[in-house]
Amino acid sequence: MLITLDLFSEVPIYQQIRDRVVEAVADGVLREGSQLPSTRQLGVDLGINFHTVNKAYDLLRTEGVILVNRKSGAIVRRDASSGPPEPEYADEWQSRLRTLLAEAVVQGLPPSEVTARSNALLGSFTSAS
Amino acid sequence: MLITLDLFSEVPIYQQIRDRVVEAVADGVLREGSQLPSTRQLGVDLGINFHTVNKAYDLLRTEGVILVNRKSGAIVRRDASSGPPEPEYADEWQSRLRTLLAEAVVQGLPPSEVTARSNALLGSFTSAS
DNA sequence: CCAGCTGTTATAGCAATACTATAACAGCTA
DNA sequence: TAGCTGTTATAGTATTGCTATAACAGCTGG
Repeated sequence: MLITLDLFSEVPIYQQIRDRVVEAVADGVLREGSQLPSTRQLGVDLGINFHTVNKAYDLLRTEGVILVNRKSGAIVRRDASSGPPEPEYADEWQSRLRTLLAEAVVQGLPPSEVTARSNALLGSFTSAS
Repeated sequence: MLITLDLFSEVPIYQQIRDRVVEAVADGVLREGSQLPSTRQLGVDLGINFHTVNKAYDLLRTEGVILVNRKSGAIVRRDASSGPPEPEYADEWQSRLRTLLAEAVVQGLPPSEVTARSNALLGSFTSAS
């Protein structure tokens, strides 16, 4: 798990951390039970305040991706194999996908290429498990 | 073109307007040359300040989706048929797709269903043209 | 037991963002 | 001329993102 930040991005730092962790779990680099660095440690590593890391972890906990104890620290809770999501989640997620796909199509990306890229990404997930 | 806002959403209003317009173009509801309402008119219709609409239009113009003249107002410039995007755009877009797909997989949405939903959405675009 | 780590909470400050509001100017059009 | 349009400026408010400092509680290794 190596996280690289883009401090010039418009995407908030805590969101970038959250995104990288989610991707790492999808990739299988992080699995159920995997230990994440402490907020203070990761803050030092990334050169940012530990409160910002805390916010990212808080977001991940809210999403059910990780579990945070005073005892065990932050560990991965959710996996691709953890069971199906709430139906309401799928709907909300799909509306975000719809916006993203619409953008690509409007920008002229051929639907066939959209499908190809999507399949390539999906294939790269959890194939390392 | 009917735009509905969610004033309680965490997504900024101007972003919601931008998203709905992009989706409308992808759907074929708005085509190349289609006229968009004036910023003041849409502001009244949506019950918001016209500067917020202006910001959304500005974003759409920056993205190359619409064209804004003092003379003709805002009209759709870009279509699914307007030609291929910059290669750099495709890469940046793919990284956003990657994050979104990773999230779905982590939340337990089966990859097969992800593909199905993606194909359904793509199929709904521009099929009305 | 003590030192050092951890998570958690509180408080504060600063810069930037989102939205609203009012105003004014310029150009097109009926 | 009147009324629409886009454009620009300025300003105020609330919220967000990030940083900073501090303090407390619980776990753990010496």
